Amino acid sequence: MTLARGLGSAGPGPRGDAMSLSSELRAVILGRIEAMVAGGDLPAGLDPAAVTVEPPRDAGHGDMATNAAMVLARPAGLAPRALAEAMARALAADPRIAAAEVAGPGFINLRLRPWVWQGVVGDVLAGGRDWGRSGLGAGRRVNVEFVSANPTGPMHVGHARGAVFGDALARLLAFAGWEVTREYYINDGGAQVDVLARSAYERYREAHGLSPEIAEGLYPGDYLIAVGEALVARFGASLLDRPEAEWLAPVRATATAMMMDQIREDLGRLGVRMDVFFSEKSLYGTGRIEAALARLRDLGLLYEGVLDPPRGKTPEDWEPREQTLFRSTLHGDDVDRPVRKSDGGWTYFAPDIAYHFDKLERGFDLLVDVLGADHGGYVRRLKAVVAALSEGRVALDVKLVQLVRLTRGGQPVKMSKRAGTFVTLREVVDEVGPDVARFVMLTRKNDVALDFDFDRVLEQSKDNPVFYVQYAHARIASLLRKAAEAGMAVTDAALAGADLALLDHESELALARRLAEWPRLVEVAARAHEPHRVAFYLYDLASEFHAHWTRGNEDTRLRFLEGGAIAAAARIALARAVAVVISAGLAILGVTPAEEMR
RNA sequence: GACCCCGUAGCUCAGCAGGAUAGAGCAUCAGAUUCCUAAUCUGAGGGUCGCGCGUUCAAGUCGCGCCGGGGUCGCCA
Repeated sequence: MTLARGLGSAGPGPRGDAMSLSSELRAVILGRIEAMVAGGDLPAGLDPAAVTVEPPRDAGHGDMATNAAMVLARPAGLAPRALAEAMARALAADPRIAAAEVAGPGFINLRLRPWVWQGVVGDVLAGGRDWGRSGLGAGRRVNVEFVSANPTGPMHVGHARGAVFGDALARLLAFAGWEVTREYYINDGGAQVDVLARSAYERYREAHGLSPEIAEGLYPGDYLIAVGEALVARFGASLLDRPEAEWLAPVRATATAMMMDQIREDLGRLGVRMDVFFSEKSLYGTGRIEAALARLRDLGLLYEGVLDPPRGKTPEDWEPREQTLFRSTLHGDDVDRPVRKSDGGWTYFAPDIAYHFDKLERGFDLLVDVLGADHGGYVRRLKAVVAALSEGRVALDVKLVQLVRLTRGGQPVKMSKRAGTFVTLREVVDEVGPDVARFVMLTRKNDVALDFDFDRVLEQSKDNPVFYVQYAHARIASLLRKAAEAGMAVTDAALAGADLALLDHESELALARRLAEWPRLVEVAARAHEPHRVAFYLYDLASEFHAHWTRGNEDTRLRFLEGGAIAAAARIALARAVAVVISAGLAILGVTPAEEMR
């Protein structure tokens, strides 16, 4: 087969980069513009930044559309349609372009030759799961901080969503060329781990046969019984009847370590692995908070002052107080923020400043914090910290993750308050499995609430996007098994050698066009920090495939295994390409592709 | 009172650096199976994109102001 590698004419880059068709055509268009400038048909100095090339919403408008003439017409002092006509004539000379037509207010609609789409199939088979990797990140370093659940108990479903989102975002950014560090901030330095220690101490007493006194404010959860037993195993009776000052630190250390072990294990079951666990405690008594604040002071952003009371609803016990304040208002915050409590201790915000300072010192080019939506009020001040300490060089993107509403058969799942626990992450993963849990949690944008129905997510029907996408992949796997049984060579290398020009049916080309969207989708999703886009794309791709499959019922030409070995090889190559992209997409979501449905 | 998020078909939600006649699933109705998995597919009906101004050649998308829902609001993390 002498099919030109349409998209891959430049070949996959050293890191497997495959330029998206859109950006390749955009380059062609910019080239034409330059040529027109050189030829005096356009004035120099035009800014092409706003020129886009994208598949039109309406397929009837062609394969690709560009707004180039419309955005350049005014600065060039030309009529949009006239400019579009001239550009269309120039573009029609490109070998990939079958037709360039002007439409509407000045769009140029491009129709591409079939071999471009057929070439995509070959490119996918050559690139494998790396096809669609982007150089967008250009090797820059991004830190994605997520989960960061307090080590005071088991993780619940809300944490699961943050974990899945953060992990998928990390995978997406890596696929888009970023060097990614996944990080978990352990809140082990504040009062809440002291509460954990006191709660665990009661369980320790209980393990010695004494009756525990779970006072108001302590954690009542049964999960601390095991911690009590572990404390006995480790310290025997040596901590009994001793003052808190003696046992607090060792009990706290044991309890938090055990909680973190559990958290790590739960994350592991979800398929989430962290690169760094950063201890808040490590910031105290080490001069690191002081260093970060000193930096702020050097920048003139720290001062002693008195805040105005919150307007509207003034707390009863509010009284003016001089505090150490961070002038966050200079970096977009509404009010300046205190870093020291009236008792002289640090506010929660102080270690956060030090923590983000530490991230900056580690040289990241971009920071992402994934937080629960209830932390929305902290976004401004965190951004202010990063803007101030990096002096505007590093951006912080805060992704807020909304809550998960658990239901079963449409009825809300009751939380077990008596045991002091919510529905845990582990319970969810044990019941539905990591793949289902992950996929479902990525079928919504991060900032909208998610309904998670235990019955629905396990349903094997098209109502369930997890199943629907998996089924498409499994159908293709089944196809390849059958082809292999029939003696066909079904390795990607063998399939890439098929005569792809035989894929000339509109239904086949439509599938290939959908595949061609993948590299661009990766970039769009990565740029927006929105992994859910991948899930929606996979659904669309699966839908296209299922539709194509069913067309084979009426049109036998479309059946993958019929029509002779040569034609079958081309069609199986197409199917395999679909499977490759599905599995690449699922890999970003952290979901294992299914080889068969059961 | 201030700030953040949300408001798109009866329901649940997409809508990609603003782009052409706003999409999908569910639900409703009508169809497709001697044939690679019908666990699927095809078609129909269904919309003042919460409301109003503004910016733009072009606004669901950007800005401002309202309305409705949720969240947060100095010494808790």
